[in-house]
Amino acid sequence: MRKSKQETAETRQRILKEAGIAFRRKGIKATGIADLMAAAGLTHGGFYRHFPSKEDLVAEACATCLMAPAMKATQTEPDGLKSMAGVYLAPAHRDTPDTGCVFAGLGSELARADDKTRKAATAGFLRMMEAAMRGGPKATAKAARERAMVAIAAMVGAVTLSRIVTDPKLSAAILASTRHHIAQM
Amino acid sequence: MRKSKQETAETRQRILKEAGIAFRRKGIKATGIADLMAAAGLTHGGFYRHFPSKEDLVAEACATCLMAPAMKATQTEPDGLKSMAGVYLAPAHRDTPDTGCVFAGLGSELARADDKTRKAATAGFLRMMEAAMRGGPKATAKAARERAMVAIAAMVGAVTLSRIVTDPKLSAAILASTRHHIAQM
DNA sequence: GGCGTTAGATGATGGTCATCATTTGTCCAT
DNA sequence: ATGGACAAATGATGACCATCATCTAACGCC
Repeated sequence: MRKSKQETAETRQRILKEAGIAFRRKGIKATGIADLMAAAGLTHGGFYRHFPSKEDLVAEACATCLMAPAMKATQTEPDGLKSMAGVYLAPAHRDTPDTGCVFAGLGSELARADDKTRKAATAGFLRMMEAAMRGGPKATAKAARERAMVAIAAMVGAVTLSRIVTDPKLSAAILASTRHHIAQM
Repeated sequence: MRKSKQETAETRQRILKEAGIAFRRKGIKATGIADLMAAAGLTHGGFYRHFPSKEDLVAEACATCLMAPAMKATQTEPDGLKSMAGVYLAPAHRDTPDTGCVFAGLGSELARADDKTRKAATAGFLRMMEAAMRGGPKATAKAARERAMVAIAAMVGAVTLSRIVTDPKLSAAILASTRHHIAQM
């Protein structure tokens, strides 16, 4: 039953990866330990060899899964924020919560999470801010910070709302309006 | 044990009210039927005389609890959106999720809810849009709609993020920046 | 090559959950 | 006033949950 050191490390990463997917797909509370161990190809028993508790896994998964594809897009184009918005506010992001941004996918659950998780999420938010602030129009540091902060809030809210709303046209309009508005900021 | 028609109706309203509070405070999944029946001064057994299932209660509670105090503020001042933003983006709203906006308090859980609930939430969103569009700067109908849509998305995202973040200064800055930005829209 | 360590499996624990069956006692139409 | 309707209480149901105890067999150091 025992695995080599390398395999153990790989298993840990696999649990982490599947946790990120499952949490974002079904919610943190709705995802059981057995569920995601099965997704990682294991049974529930081995979980506590890798993580002291579910809460710890949540915190670590949040710290790991924050670097969404939207972050990478900011490294190539001149204005970090605009290129981020292009990816973040796309229907493709709305329709794939399980690989998308944790703030849009787990926002209201994170607000109730324990301190460790919220600290990890805060660090992720600051990293997201930095990525959004790369390049962009000339402005004071304070103005650039505020621009990034407001735009990220708008993006998170827009994707969340676009997932709630049942009218497809309205859902698309929320994303498009927010994208156009950020382009003018 | 039986109650009069009027008392029965009052009981139903009480369950609905306590459900709205409990869901926003602890989350939908984390709130049990027994919890909120106790909050309404009853035991769990009587629940199914009033609602066919928990899901139906969620949908109805969403339809009822959407009219936040922020909606009322829009009826007195000239620009509906700006007065809404003043109330919505206040620290007081961030710190009282159980009476606050459902989109900020339950956003990511609503995105996974059944169709009936999401339809109710959509209707609430449209009502919120209408309230935000009262008054405001001269513009085409389309521009006014987009202004309201983007601002609401920003408000929902800002309050959600301000509740997640552990740094109090950062939390306040998210709210303040978003408020200032909407004031200039 | 042998043995202590340990990853992972099995199964149990005590808890919670939504939902339903049954009972109780009051309301309300007759 | 009387009997059926019915709101609410009690308690059971079966399903799930996080966590732990125990077992097992493979790893990796001596």
